[in-house]
Amino acid sequence: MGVEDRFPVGMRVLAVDDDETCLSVLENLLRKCQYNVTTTNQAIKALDMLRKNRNKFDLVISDVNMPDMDGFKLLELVELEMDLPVIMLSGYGDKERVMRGVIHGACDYLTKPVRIEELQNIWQHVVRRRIDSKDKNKTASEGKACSMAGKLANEEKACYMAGECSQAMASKSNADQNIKLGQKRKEQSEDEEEEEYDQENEEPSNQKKPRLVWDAELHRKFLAAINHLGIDKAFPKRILDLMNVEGLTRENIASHLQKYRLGLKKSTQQPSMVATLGNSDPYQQMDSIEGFRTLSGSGGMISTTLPSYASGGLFCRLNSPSGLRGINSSLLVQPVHSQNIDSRSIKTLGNMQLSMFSANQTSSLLQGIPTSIDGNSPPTHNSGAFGNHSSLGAASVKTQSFDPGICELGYNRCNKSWQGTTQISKFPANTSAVSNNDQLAQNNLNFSSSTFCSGNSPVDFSSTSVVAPPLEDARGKLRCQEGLLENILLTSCYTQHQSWEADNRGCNKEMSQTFNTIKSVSPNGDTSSLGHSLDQNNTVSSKRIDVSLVNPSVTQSSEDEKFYSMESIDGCILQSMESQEDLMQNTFESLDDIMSEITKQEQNAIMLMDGEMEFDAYHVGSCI
DNA sequence: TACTAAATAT
DNA sequence: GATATTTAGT
Repeated sequence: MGVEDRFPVGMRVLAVDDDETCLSVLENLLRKCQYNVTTTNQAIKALDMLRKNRNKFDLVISDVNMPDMDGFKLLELVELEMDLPVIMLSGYGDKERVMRGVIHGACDYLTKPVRIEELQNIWQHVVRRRIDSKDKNKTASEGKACSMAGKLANEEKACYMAGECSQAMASKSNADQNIKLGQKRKEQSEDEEEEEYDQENEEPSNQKKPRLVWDAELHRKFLAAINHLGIDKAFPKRILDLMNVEGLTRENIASHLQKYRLGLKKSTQQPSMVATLGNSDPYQQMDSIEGFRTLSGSGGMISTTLPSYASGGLFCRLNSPSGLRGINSSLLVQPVHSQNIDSRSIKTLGNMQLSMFSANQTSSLLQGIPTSIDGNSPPTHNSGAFGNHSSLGAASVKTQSFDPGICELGYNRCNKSWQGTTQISKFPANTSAVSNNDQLAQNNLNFSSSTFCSGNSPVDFSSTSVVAPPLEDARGKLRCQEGLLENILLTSCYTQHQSWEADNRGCNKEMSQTFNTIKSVSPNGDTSSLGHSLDQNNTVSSKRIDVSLVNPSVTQSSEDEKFYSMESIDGCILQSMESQEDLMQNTFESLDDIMSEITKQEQNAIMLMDGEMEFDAYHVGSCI
């Protein structure tokens, strides 16, 4: 595995502890272990060091209780950004804390005083991590390693939770493909067992192709290609050319295209369900989701179970980020305009009202999308139950972050990463900072979503089933419970892959009871350090937020852009519709019709767009 | 050769 | 059951 001969001698360890004494002791111990030790007494500094010196550290060992940043927070960020093994250190070793550490992704949890014996073996985490990451990129030909990683991952189940673990396991099974071949092939194998065996060993090319996982990024490219070519002219080969992804084959694309088309087909066939809210494309939804978590009860991707309803449509979107900067709403909408979607539709688009549907409401998802557009909706920000929030800034292009907070309660699990791209982060949004109509206005389109989260009006998640009922069907009992969301935090628990499936029911259960966990994002129980930093850096007036902390990945991808508008965040407000039902109904007479209309336009709109943005635009349409 | 639908596999 | 690969027909 490419480990130096002298490993772990010289292993680069970053030790973080606000207590100088402890830090010093720790440093000494680590040095005794012959590690290359770097120390800092501030978590923020540690993070900074890690960011600036990527690949300069092999492992992080951090105290839990630190004034500037909670150790768990640090852990989380490191996990997300660096994928480095992190060992938590604390004077308290109670089960709860340890569990919290583990859930946050700590690969180990040591209690003070730390013994050198414990430190002598911490290098194993580095090795393990390397194996795991290697495994991720693995192909079938590297089956042995996969298998190994699988085992390791298994051991670290608690640490990696579903995500990586399942990945590893999947790879493992890939390696095991000795498998049953189809009937014909089966017969053949029975007759020519040895021969086949030999062939496998001698001609790896005969082996089955490693299973390709269409992660968000890949799918995004796929969609971009389709958008570029136009759905009618999007053939595998051309898509392949456009995507320009190494290792990707035409067959892969053909297969994916097949699925994609099926999805579209379904959308068309079930306009009320799927088309209405958007396309059936899970990945797209994912993209749109980006930035916020979708509370999804369904195993794995929301899309899987609920193709179109998914998050995208139901949740407001956070504006996310990096790629979007400079891309204003109008850009996103323009394609739609050009399609002459009637005003009603546009209105719909304009308002991304997050509505919560009762679990029983399976028929009309959209009911209650209050709309107002283009200045028709005055910035009634904080005035009354319905604050006006700009939302829908845009569907962001890349999945940036999620807040594990929600799942965190009750030890729910969230996948740590989605194919390495999806991340979890926190987005405490201060309601007051939410409204951002002016900015949107500049874009000619006021994407405002009415929400009644503003001011002191708490959003009541209780009685109303919150998250897409359609989603919910069999599995997801996603109900938000009472909780005062003074700060509208967009929380969407981004679930992904089947890997999550196993746990997700339990998670759902938990979620149903803890939707109000927004506040509990922080391990400390306060609104989280992030929240504080938001408060400090994000003046309401500026409507900008320093996301360096909030969304590390953003910082990562575009370091120059520390700030970006938060307009979307605000927009993501979950709203209980039941209480507003009447209002909504009055607002729309036939939302379904509108949605159908939009859906029809959707396809056309796609063609008009170019690049990723368009893609997003597509999304916008679909999410309505 | 390339596309797609259907069959298989995981 | 969903998703990906492989096969087979065009």
